[in-house]
Amino acid sequence: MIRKSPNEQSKLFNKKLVLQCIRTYQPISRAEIAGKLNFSKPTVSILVDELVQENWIHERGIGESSSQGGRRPIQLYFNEKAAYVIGVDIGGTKVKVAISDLSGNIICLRAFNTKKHLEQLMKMLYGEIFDMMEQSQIAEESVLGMGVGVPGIVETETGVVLEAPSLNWIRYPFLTESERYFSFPVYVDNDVNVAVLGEQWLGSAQKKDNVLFIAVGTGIGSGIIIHNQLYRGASYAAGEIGYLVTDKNDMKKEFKPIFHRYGYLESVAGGKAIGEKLTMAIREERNHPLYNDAITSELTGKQAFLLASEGDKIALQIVENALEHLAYGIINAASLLNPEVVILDGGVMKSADFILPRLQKIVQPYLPSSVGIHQSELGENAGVLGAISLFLREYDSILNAPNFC
Amino acid sequence: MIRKSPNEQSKLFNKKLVLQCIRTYQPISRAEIAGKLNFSKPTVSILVDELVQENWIHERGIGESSSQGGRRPIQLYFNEKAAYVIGVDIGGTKVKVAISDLSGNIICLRAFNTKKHLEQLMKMLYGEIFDMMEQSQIAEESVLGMGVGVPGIVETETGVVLEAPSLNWIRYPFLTESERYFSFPVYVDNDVNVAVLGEQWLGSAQKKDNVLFIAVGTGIGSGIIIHNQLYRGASYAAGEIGYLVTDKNDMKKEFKPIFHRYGYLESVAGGKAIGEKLTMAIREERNHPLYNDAITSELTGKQAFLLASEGDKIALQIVENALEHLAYGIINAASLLNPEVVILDGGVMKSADFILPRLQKIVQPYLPSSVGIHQSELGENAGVLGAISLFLREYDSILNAPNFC
DNA sequence: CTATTAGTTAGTTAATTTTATTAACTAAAA
DNA sequence: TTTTAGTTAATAAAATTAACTAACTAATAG
Repeated sequence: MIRKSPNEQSKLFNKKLVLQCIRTYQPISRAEIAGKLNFSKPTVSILVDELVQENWIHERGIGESSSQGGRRPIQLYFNEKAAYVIGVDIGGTKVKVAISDLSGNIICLRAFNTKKHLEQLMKMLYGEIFDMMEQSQIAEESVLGMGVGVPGIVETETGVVLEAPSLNWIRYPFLTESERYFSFPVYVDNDVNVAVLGEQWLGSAQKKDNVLFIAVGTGIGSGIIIHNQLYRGASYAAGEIGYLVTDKNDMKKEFKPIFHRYGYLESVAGGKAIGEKLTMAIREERNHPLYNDAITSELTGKQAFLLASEGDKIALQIVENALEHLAYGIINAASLLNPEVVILDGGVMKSADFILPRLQKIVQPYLPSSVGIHQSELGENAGVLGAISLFLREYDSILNAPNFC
Repeated sequence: MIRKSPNEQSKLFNKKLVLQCIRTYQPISRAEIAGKLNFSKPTVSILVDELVQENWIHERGIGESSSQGGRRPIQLYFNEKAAYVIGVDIGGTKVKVAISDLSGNIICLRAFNTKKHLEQLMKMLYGEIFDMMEQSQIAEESVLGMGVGVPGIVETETGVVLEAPSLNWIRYPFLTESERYFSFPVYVDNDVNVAVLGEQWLGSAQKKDNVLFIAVGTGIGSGIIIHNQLYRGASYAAGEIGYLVTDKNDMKKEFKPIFHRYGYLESVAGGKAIGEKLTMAIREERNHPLYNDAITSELTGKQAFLLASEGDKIALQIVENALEHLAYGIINAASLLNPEVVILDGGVMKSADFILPRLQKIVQPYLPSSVGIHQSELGENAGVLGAISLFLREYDSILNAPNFC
């Protein structure tokens, strides 16, 4: 007769705790784990032995005994090569794909053009990924799954992308589509949410339970971690910091709220808006060195910040106005959320040296001194690493994987 | 939470689940519980029998069998009179104390003047509570504990009130003091946090996991529930909606941020500010019916809204400006937090019929249609009920109580 | 300086306790 | 007779305690 254990999840739960403990405190001994988790020594021994059997951890070497003597401890290490995870960062211009080990070390990285393969995106993704796996000699069985960041609103429970303007997706059933190609589990979320998870895993927000991540790109978006959990909002609309109103009178004059998916703050401080304003301004200045560029095409937010930091007066004025709005946006958001850190990221942050001090000067008097404002640390690979982090989070524990040894 | 299978915690955990199940779905049978919780029938029977023994639940009557026959189920009911909880709402003018059963039915209610007993507040509280217990014939053993709401910043882990201007408390060790008088556990928190818990328990936010509660009184404060958990912030400063900046230019002209514990939004839309503005305005209008009152003393925010709803032009102008700021404050907060409901409360909400439609008109175009804006439902007893809810939450489960039967 | 011994810590083994399960029952209805 | 509610008895699994072995330090006697 098959009998269910008296609490199926219970042992697995404790095993996960032991693994988590080894992962964070490695190298660590069985005795130390027992102390930290308040488990008995035999329990730890059994769980550790199973974890070793399953190849999630390794015994390697022995530590020093304390000054008072005693048997020397056996060092346990997490086996970061026990399995691999795939991270995908779908952007408006390019799609980045990475395979990493369980510690976020990137094994293989590729990118392809979004627009060129938009019609066959999932197929292209499939091809690239299996090519990468072959190239890196990673077997399909050792791939736990995949995390994906998408520039739009994602219904995470169903994996449907409700809206992603830059990809022309409306109600695109990402998960259903991906299941036609991939046998491993896949998780999708908004790109900013993915980014803040990445920052908390490997970047500026490590060990922080309450994080506000602001991305200033074309528009302005934010990702919120509260109580160590991603907060997506009641209808996937939390963190719409681009919708903040920092000057209601100016807003009533200049802004039409009928625009869907475009808020006031982005209309005055978003990269696109800054670029447009700069373009317009320079078109009226025949002597400006960029006059011709401005006539032929639009200038970008990035260029505006670059010019400003070089001392260009027109750019400086536009940029400082935008920064002031952004600063009050941060003040508003931080007043409500009281995070431990505010992390800034996005295209315009290339000029962080110019931006951060100016923001800080305005923001500082209004916030508790404990709130730090920092730049994103992950840089280029933030997107894919965040996607990998999303997978690891949602998957809850690598221990859910079928044993593969 | 650590669950070790064959030790105390695991069984207790399951027992709590069963009790919770009965509490929410009563009347309910053993068989139904087994189905809902995916427990075996014997397990449920054992846990239920223990709960009956311990007097937390009752067997009462038998239900109907299904149309296909079968033995009729024994109905189980939660015993809301199994224990009692004390709620205390400390306000600037009066302290309200209530004893309620486990369902929030108030058994006994009293109030006393805050200022008069401020020096001996804890002693006074002690006297009143034990008098109430005697009067209601409630034994000390059946009192689980006490929840307290305080108008100030509270370090909830230690129970120290960091700052409560209206009580002249600075770093007042509430919990340490209370332990000198009360043998049962006590939990303290900020009054707005307490209020939102109350609303979620018995008011407008029942069954909502993400709630924004805004109290417009002298100042403006808010309480935030996210993922069904109170969010206090990294340094107990979350929800400072009174600090929002809704008009940065006006702010730079009119407002000095050096003021501690007083924000821009309260300075333009708080009850005190509205009262002051109205007073000033009427002092310049010799013919106004309230001219003499305004000369001799300050008018209040409540009065301003009353006058405005009666059509007084001066009041109307002041109040509508304030409401506009408040509306943009709500827009900002809701854009970031994307709550399921926004609940408004506080002194000025006496004129809710006047206020709500006006707010809604401004706010609606900017928020997802799913976000409802409602008035607080608990009214007079919101404070004490919230405090009781705080206790029941923090205490996690009434099952932690020592058995008393 | 070496050998012995006492004390300390790491980890294992064996017996036991607790919990929840399955299988098989009784009870009571259509 | 069939169906559902609830109980009883036997059993499996997880984690415990107690007692062990293993391996070390440090003190001390010779």
